[in-house]
Amino acid sequence: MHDIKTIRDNPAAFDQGLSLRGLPAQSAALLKIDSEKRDHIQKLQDAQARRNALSKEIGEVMRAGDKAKAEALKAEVAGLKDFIASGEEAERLLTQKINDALAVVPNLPMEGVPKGKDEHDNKELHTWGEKPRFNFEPRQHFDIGEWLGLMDFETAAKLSGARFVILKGQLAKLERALGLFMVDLHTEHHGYTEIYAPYMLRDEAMFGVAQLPKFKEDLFQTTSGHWLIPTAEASLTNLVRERMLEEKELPIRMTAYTPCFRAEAGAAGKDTRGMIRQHQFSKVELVSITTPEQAEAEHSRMLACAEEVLKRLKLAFRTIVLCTGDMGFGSRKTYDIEVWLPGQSAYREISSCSQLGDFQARRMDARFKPADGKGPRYVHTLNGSGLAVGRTMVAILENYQNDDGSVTIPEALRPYMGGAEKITRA
RNA sequence: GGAAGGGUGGCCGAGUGGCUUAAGGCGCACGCCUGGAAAGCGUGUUUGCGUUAAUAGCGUAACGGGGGUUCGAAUCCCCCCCCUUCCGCCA
Repeated sequence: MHDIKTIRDNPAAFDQGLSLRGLPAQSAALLKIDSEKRDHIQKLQDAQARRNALSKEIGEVMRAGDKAKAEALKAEVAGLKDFIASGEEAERLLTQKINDALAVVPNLPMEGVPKGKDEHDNKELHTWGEKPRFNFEPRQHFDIGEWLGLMDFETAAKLSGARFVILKGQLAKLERALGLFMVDLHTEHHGYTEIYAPYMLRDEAMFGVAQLPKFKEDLFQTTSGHWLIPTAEASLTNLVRERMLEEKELPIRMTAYTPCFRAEAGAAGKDTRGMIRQHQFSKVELVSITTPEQAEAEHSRMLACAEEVLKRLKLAFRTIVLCTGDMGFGSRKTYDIEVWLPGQSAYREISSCSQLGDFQARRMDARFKPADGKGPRYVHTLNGSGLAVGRTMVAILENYQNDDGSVTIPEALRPYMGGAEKITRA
């Protein structure tokens, strides 16, 4: 959420930022409500000041026993009452109006983010690893998994419909092994603290991380009114909501291995086969809470932590920085890591690491006391996948497939797979 | 699901209609004291909004949220949200 004062101070910069995202200028409309509100507040406060003064006087006069004078003063205050009552109501409405308008405005891109319209304008930062070569036509993950007899979309459809999967035996174990491997890496080597947190959140928390009100249709809601998390970012980031942190506590680094639930409302027809796009999938998430000064360095660090997972699994990838037009709603700068999928002969997103500035912190009211003793400041929040477990499994199946249909287990995972070296047909 | 008790500055906690300008304590900051520290003593220490060059000053609001009573509400009344405890059910 934006600070209306920042917009007031520099409306041109605000509109410029929106245009980089391909959106029309909005400062004029917002500032119109803002100035209406401020004019209104001025009048209201004058009336309140007068009422307060008169009321105080009434108290004194009554103590002195001058009833007649007290009655005269009461009559005077009565004239202000209606104005104040309706004025308070109007102020509330105007505040709500401007907040509602601000709540659906996306974050603005950081300086230096490549300008562009859509994913074609994203910029590659670097690549890592060798794409594997095959002396046969590499198959896609769903063909491999189904042939192994360990991946079942048909039965999943009977239970739950499209975009669900059932994994069995070695593949079910691989899913769990990947989660453990990633969490262990981030906690033992990257300084993140493992967290277990709710998968169901209430409205306020979803608003805090900017999933609401705009992306309601991408979420699942329970009969209790809770929202199923589309990412552990939602739970982890909210751990600091409504808190006043000490500067020395920052940065806070958290990780969690959780299921994620997404309605995929806008993705009809996209990636309909296989495990790439599911209503339910697992992910190991990284979240950092920092000071504004720490955020940029933390972002690079987080990216490196996510990349390390792929390096240890020896999976080729490339890293790109998203252009202004392709970034998510709350992001000021986003790196995507795309893993090489031989079966598709394409790079596919496996992680997205974003810094959101104070965008979520404002919505959550998450602040810290600076060490220099000055007034509270909003924290900065960052999040990244480290990594999407389902898609990592896809990458392993496709990159480590053998001509006999089996799949070699990456060495780094073998300790988590009971020492097994291969996944073979059931 | 049933019953009861609660929600007050960073934290704990007092406060049933006007000297509450939210007591007191903790924590924190600075000073005194000390060889240095602790203890002790003293001073200071909420946030939002408006105005402003200003984190100065002034004004205003805020005691979970909203509405009501009143000249005046943390305090009285109504509705809602949330938390805790006990009982029931239960992995």
